[in-house]
Amino acid sequence: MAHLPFHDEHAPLYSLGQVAEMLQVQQAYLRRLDQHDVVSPSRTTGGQRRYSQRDIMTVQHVTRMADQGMTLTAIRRILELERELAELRTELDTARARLAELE
DNA sequence: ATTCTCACA
DNA sequence: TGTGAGAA
Repeated sequence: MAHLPFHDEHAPLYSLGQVAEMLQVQQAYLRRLDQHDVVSPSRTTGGQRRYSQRDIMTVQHVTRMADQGMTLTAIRRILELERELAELRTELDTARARLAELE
């Protein structure tokens, strides 16, 4: 079931203005997230930001945390830890799968 | 018409 | 955090 190339969540599609519009946030805010390495979208050859659907989900997540009063540096750390947690969970799953084969 | 960076309040 | 100037 890989009808992929049409909605690839990592495809850099949306401009800064489009994302700001659909998320109802300021363009300057998105640029700051990039500055602080919280959400860093890819760039076109001309240097313009292009957000993927994934990037946009992350921005929403970040915005929820920021609304709760967290600083951008704190949020950057949290995202880092969340990625690490996700990675460890998949490793745990494969480890469990191997154990199951031994039974 | 849009987006970029940078500087300032 | 938001705004505006000036370049691209």
